[in-house]
Amino acid sequence: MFEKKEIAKKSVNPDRWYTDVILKSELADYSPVRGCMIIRPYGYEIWENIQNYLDKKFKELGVKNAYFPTFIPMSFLQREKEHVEGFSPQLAVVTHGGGEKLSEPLAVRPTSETIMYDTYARWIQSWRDLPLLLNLWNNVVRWEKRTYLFLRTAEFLWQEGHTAHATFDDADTFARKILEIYTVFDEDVLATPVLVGKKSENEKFPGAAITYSLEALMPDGKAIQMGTSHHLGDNFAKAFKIKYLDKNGREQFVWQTSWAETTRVIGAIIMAHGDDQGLILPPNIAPIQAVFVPIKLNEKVLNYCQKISQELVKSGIRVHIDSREEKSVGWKFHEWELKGIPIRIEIGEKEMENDELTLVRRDTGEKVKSQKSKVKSDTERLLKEIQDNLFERMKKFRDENTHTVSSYEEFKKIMATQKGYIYAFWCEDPVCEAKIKEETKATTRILPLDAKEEKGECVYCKKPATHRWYFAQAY
RNA sequence: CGGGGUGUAGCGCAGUUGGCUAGCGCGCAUCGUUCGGGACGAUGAGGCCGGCGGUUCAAGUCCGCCCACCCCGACCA
Repeated sequence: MFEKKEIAKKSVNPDRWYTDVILKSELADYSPVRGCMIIRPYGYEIWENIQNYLDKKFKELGVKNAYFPTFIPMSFLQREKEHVEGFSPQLAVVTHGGGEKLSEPLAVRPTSETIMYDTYARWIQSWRDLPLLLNLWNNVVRWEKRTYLFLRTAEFLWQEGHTAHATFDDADTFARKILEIYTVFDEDVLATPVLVGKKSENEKFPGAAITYSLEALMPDGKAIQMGTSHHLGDNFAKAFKIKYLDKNGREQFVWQTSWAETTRVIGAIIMAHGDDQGLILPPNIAPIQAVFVPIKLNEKVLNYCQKISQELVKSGIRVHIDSREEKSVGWKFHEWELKGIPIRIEIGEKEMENDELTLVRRDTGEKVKSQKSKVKSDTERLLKEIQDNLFERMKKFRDENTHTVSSYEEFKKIMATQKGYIYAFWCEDPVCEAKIKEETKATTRILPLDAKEEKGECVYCKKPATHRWYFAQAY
């Protein structure tokens, strides 16, 4: 592999690298509107792969897709107190339509709880109407002060699931099933290991009873929230009067969940796996898994490429043949490296003489000789190896950068230097959490789902604490 | 919203104490030669110098105001 002149070195300037690599690999572009981004076809294909995977999993749980309006009457957002407090600073509001001032301003949805639950109140009458399991694939707008491609933009794409259940436990079980889907998706598809657990009171979704979250540690030592699944309790049910008659004819409020994963995860995989040469896309999400670069562009070589690629396509591998005449071979190598294609297949006259091909791994740069007769199994094996390697190296990094600490001195020192996760006792008093954030930038990320009760003292105030929490600086 | 920076061709930039027809590299187009790690030559297209207003014989250049974007903080998926 050779140096890329047009992108900053990840090792030297990771922020600059991140922006460069997104623009140069044509995942996305800046837009004329401040804080909003254009997702280009190459980036959108990744999103489509994410959609295809998750949509199938949601449907297996009985979830149906629907669509609700972009515009939400302001009064709806005000019905749940914590919810409006959480979102009002970030709202984009439409005040005029058709040249006239609207009688009630309309918020551009920051999330759809309120407009959906107003409708749920009409749709849900009987225990027989439960559970109600809907998902939306849409866009939302949050007027962020400071934006960053994919990771934090004023408008972003996501899926938002919204369910209503008869009991607290049913809702909790469902929220955790979604959490399981997200965990498998993040780890097996995006090759990004996650910590899974509950959020603190402060970090909870506005209006939720419990927020479950998945957190991934990035190479710069900061954590990204990869997805959330909220148990909303009966907070919204009471605010929106979502009631049903149970089997005994008694009126009950429903119990609800909402859950989301966004285009932000694309930012996470860029940052997690890429290197100085550009993107490295996990094979399971890459729009192109193997790219053919014919060394000589004559008919014989192209036919050979065609024949082999057809065989790979038959077994479900996403391939592309780069037959452009105007670009040199070296130029193509650089471009496909920048774009993070997992495997490059080189075919020239040398290979053709012996019915061979050369497979080149993007993650290690290793060249692997293969035979025409074994290309399918070799490609499949390499794709799996690359997928596993990406996951393993992120996991190793995560483990090496998880620090179990008992003193606040140690805590501060780590946050001031290499960052990463800090695993420490916390008394669960929001005051300590706020102080720690102020002094170190670290916030609580999660309490692990399987956390055991222990005897300890809060890393900050020394008061008795029963659980260790994960802390990190958040994106 | 606070701090810093930048606006000149699609992109990256140069343009001196104001002075002639606004330049360079990359990219783009056409033709030819190349092609196992970012090829080369020839020709060519492409500009309201972010906007408005001043100063001046003369403004990309000086002054004022505005706008936009980027980077760093507080807020957030």
